[in-house]
Amino acid sequence: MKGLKRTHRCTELKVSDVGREVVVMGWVQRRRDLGKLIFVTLRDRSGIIQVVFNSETDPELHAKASQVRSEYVLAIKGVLARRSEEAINPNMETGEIEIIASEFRILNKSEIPPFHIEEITEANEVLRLKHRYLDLRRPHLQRNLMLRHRIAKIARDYYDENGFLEIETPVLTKSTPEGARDYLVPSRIHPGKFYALPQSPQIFKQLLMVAGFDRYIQIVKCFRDEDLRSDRQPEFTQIDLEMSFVDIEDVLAVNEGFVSRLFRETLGIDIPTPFKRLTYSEAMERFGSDKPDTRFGLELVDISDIVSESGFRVFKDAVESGGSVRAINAEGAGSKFSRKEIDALGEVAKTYKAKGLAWMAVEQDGLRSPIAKFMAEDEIQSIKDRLGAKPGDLLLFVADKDQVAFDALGHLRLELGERLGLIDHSRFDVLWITEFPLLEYDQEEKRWAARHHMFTAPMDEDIEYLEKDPGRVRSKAYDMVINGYEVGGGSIRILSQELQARMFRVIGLTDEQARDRFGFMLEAFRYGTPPHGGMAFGLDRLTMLLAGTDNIRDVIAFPKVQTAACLMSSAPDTVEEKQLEELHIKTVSKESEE
RNA sequence: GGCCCGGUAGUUCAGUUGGUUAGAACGCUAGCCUGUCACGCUAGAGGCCGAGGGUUCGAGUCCCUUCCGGGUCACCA
Repeated sequence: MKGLKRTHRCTELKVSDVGREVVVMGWVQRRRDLGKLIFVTLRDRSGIIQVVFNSETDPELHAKASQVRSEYVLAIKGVLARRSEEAINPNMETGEIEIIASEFRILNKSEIPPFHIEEITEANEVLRLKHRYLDLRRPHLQRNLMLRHRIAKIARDYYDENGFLEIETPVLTKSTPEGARDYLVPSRIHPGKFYALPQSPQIFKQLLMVAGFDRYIQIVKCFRDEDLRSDRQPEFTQIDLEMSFVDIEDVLAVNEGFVSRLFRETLGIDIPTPFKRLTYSEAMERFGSDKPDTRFGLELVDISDIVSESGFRVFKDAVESGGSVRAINAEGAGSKFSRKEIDALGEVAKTYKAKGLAWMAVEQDGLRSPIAKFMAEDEIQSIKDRLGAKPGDLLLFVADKDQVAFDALGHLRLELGERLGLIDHSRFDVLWITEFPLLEYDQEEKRWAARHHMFTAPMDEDIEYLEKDPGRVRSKAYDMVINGYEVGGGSIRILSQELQARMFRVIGLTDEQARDRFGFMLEAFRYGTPPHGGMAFGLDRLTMLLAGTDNIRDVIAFPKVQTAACLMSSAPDTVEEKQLEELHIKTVSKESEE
């Protein structure tokens, strides 16, 4: 640093430090050259402060300062001064003070950056991702990553105080069936064999319970080779934990403690415990989603019984074939939305497999609706009564299989909540979803599959239906949902080997396959396994919510784009032929594959 | 794999029914400027219109293909 030692970060300097000689180091945010007077705003991770160079008091220094450009790295020594009354900048944290430079060094120069480093940037995200190290200089991202650090720190502290031990699990591990697509790593020593990167440390953390560690936590990278979304990256971080000698209530309680502390210590928001709870079926019935945003109403209403004999065949047929007719009252939207806008809502519904969207706009004297002419007067009245319809309201209907009706109306509800401005974005609604179905039917594979994972315990009272009626079995699984995002989930695990074997059979896993894939786990469970369960939080999503952003890339230092590529490093990329040989791998070009 | 949106100076964008030499703002360079803080004023440099092909006398503009990016559905226990 050419003889200078930093004394403060930029915004650590306060009015009370006026008169002191200080040294700050950082990047040039802006240079304002007024001729004989130059102002430089210097930026470090804490923020910015103004430095003054005056040609009258020090012509040589002033001349040197005129050479300075944006993003140059400077060390500045000077006396902290109070600005005169007129010169105070109320929009700046350090707006009442400035440094009168007496000495400075250009520690490093900078080329002209491809985009300007500022709080709100207009630069295209591709460009910013290519130069992520520059984008990360922006206060917005600096704050997010500092927040992420705080969250991780609070997690470690909190769980440590509650008797959890941080234990690392392998990254090079074994591929297991079900779940997401694995990232595979070829073995050099074992030709033709592969490690898998963990989708989560599930099996290992359960084995740590067998080993007697009692309470485990790890902040750990997980990998899933599936397509990306604005809240999904192929490598992401979990706050992963597991506990022995517990039932659902114990797990929920300890994690409520964590989350409420998190909100208190990061945002100063009090989230009262215990958290609200909804069962899966209630969440679906009322919100059409297993991760409902409960910050606003527009709840779904079942009108199947009213329309089971309807003259409108679409409704009648849906009910007759075992589905349902469900509706939302978009209050006030009838007078706000044009025909075109209502049709656009229909397109939204179709995205989620609904065949169409029926609607009624309630008016002062009657209805505007393409379906009303098929329906009886009292039928319409019953529907209006049940939905509490008033003039100006828009009633939207989906008639289909339950799952489709839930899905379409659930998403429509979110769309409407946003469009009608019903969502209070300053609010945080935290809740648990419980009693998930244990299994779901996989249409492609034509078999039942574990909804959470295959070590999740069924609810005791439903075990008897495991073979008879798999879809009916509820599980001891739970998700934590905040503002419509699934931020975490977990379950109590199967303890009995006999039950585990039944579970494998139901999902179509032969004894041999089970032994081959997790023989080591099944063997371990024979040597005295404590009852246990746990959960995992998505650290990225938690950070996203607390940071108030809706894109996961804003809280990851070096994220990947939708094609799972890193625009900065150009990963993934080809490798040397020699590397492939060592790994016993031949690549096949796309053309010869077809 | 499907659907939708986008790609024009360094950046953000405009560019008419296809018509001469593709514009603006910011940034950049130079000069002037002692209280700026998105400083101001003056002048200047800066373009393979993502790539390839086609239609046309003529393409940034129309057509086809392709590449790159974003969103979304399938997918993600």
